[in-house]
Amino acid sequence: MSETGGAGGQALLFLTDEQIRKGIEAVFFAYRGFTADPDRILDNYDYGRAHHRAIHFINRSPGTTVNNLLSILGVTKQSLNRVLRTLIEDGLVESRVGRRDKRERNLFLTEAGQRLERELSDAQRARMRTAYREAGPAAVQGFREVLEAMMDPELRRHFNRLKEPEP
Amino acid sequence: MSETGGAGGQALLFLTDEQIRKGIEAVFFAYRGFTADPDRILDNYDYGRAHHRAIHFINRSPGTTVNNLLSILGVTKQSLNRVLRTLIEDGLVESRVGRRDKRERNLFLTEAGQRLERELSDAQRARMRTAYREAGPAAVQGFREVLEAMMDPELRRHFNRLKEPEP
DNA sequence: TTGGAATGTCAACAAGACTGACATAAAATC
DNA sequence: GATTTTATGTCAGTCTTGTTGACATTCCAA
Repeated sequence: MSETGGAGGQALLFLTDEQIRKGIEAVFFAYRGFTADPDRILDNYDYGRAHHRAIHFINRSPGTTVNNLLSILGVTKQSLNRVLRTLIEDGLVESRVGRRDKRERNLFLTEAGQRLERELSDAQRARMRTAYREAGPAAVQGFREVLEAMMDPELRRHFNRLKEPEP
Repeated sequence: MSETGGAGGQALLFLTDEQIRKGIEAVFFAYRGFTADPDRILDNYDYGRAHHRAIHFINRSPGTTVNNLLSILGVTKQSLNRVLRTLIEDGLVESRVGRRDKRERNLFLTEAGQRLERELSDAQRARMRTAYREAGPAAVQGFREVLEAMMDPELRRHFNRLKEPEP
């Protein structure tokens, strides 16, 4: 599987193992920056990244069910439930019993929830916007293409489903 | 800070809030793919991502000190120490007293440590290589530029210091 | 109508992060 | 030479966020 040494396969016509290793480190360091600003904000509210993720995707798909959120976030329902409980108790998320199927819960952000979502995503977007501006439009296009190719197929499905906001 | 609505500032000549939001989701989903393969391998050894990170950077800078590793990984020494202790006990990492400064510990991967590093990075590189091939060389270049722009300055320093392997 | 499947909740536990306090050895400084 | 600073390691306790197991409710189909 590894392609050390000189010749190498046709797979790596344009990138050596060493260059890919640097790419891996870049992802690691960049992800730290990616989460740094929201993390600082969340500290003030005694929330963590798990809360941020829930808030983000509820905002993105208002009325989504717990099950749908689970498959997007890739955690157990028990883990998500703990996070949702605190968000509901704190009045940031509203959980309504499903109309068609009463087993389901439809999740919405309250006014307060939307405010926190705003604060978090403003900070995160500011960093991304700066990075995008530094790198330029062509780089951003390539960035998005590589990211999409890195995803597991199932997560790419979720990603593409979120691509166009619901009507 | 947020740039909703029509006009917007000159900052977003080429990207709307909505497009940046999608970029944020792309990073989230891609990072899951990025860690998925090593995570599966680590399960077999009862290790976690923390062990992977330590192994990666010790391999990258053989003889590095605990302090240097701390500033790269951005965790507390107690947290790193727990990980290092198990790796040393299990014979994957060797800790030698510093020659010039005997307070320091120089860290190295043993044969076994190098084998696990190989296994982990082979899997992770395979995914990156596939993604790079799908996206193409131009996209990869853009990918790297955006990632670097996303980093905190201090981490970017670490990143660039790692760029060229030591002589 | 009854039993299985789907959905969500509660309880207990584990990994891995954190802080704080403290110990030791070596280097640096006065 | 004595004192302070630095590098590392350790113990104890807490927090977040993941896990599994048990259970309640609801729906649906045999």
